[in-house]
Amino acid sequence: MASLRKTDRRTEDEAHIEAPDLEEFIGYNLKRAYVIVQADFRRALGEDGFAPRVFSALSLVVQYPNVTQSGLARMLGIERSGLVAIVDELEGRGLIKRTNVPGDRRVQALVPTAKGKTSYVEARAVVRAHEDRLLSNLSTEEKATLLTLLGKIRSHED
Amino acid sequence: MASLRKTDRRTEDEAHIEAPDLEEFIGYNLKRAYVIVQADFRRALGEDGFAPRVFSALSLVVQYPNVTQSGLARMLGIERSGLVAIVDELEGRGLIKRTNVPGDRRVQALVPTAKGKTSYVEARAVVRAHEDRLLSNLSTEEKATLLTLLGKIRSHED
DNA sequence: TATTGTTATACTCTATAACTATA
DNA sequence: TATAGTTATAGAGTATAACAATA
Repeated sequence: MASLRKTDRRTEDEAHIEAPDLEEFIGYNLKRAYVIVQADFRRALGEDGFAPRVFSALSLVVQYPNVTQSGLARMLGIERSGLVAIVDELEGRGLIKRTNVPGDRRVQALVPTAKGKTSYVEARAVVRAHEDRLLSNLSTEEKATLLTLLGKIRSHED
Repeated sequence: MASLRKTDRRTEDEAHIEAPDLEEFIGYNLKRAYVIVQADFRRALGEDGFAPRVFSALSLVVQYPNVTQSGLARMLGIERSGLVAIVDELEGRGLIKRTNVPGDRRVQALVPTAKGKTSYVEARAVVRAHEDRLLSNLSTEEKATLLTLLGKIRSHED
């Protein structure tokens, strides 16, 4: 990806533009930053590693065992129809199980397997290493500030 | 979108989890924040309004007239094949024109039309209003800090 | 040989709508 | 009537590979 700051032969006559309008927009900067982080995430997790959303789903199943699919979809902010493929993948890999809930036969509670728990802990270490490396030009305080500010945007969730 | 902090009937026994692992990850928070901002962007621009990437492309053509498609793709961080549909849309709406460049007949320089320039200025006002409204719980200083921190992540571009 | 714009194609992510089995 | 999980389907957005025209 090329920086907007680079000079293009045909735009030299526009060199007086200090910073393009786009750079002032939070949304544009969020998108560009997210593209970098998720690409590095995929690189770090490898060819057969978890996609970001699969990692997120596994994380929540491990930490909220017996969560329902609808509940998980709500937590992730996606439709429950979109969760089926994710749960299929995790179950196919033997990392979680769909289990029946006594008292409500509509529900499939999701529980991590032993393998799922260890896989998650391993993957979490890889993800932490990826973020530590990629964001090494941010101080601990800056990272905390970034989380706080993103949290303010996320306060609009629901 | 439901907050992770909300209690689910089946996860009440996990209430001792202070904050899910996911919340510590910059990537996850970036994604969630971006989803909110881009959804509000689309709502603000309306049914027939610009999609974010189309707005971005128009912005750059207005500010860098005579930019080539390859140059624009580089600036936006996407493949030049992906730019064709965007330029088609903008040209179809009469907002930009593909023009021949004397001296290199491979190149299509992109220039905004008069309508394109005024449409851009109008859209930019709508986008600014959308961000001002959506991010009104962030101070001017916090917004500047956020841009700075996102810029540090974006320093990995290229 | 390399580059520009283009097409064809495929893949990921996500949403909507409708179905079924339960409640 | 409403809800949980599922399926079918479609639409963005993006990437890769190949091609013709031109450099």
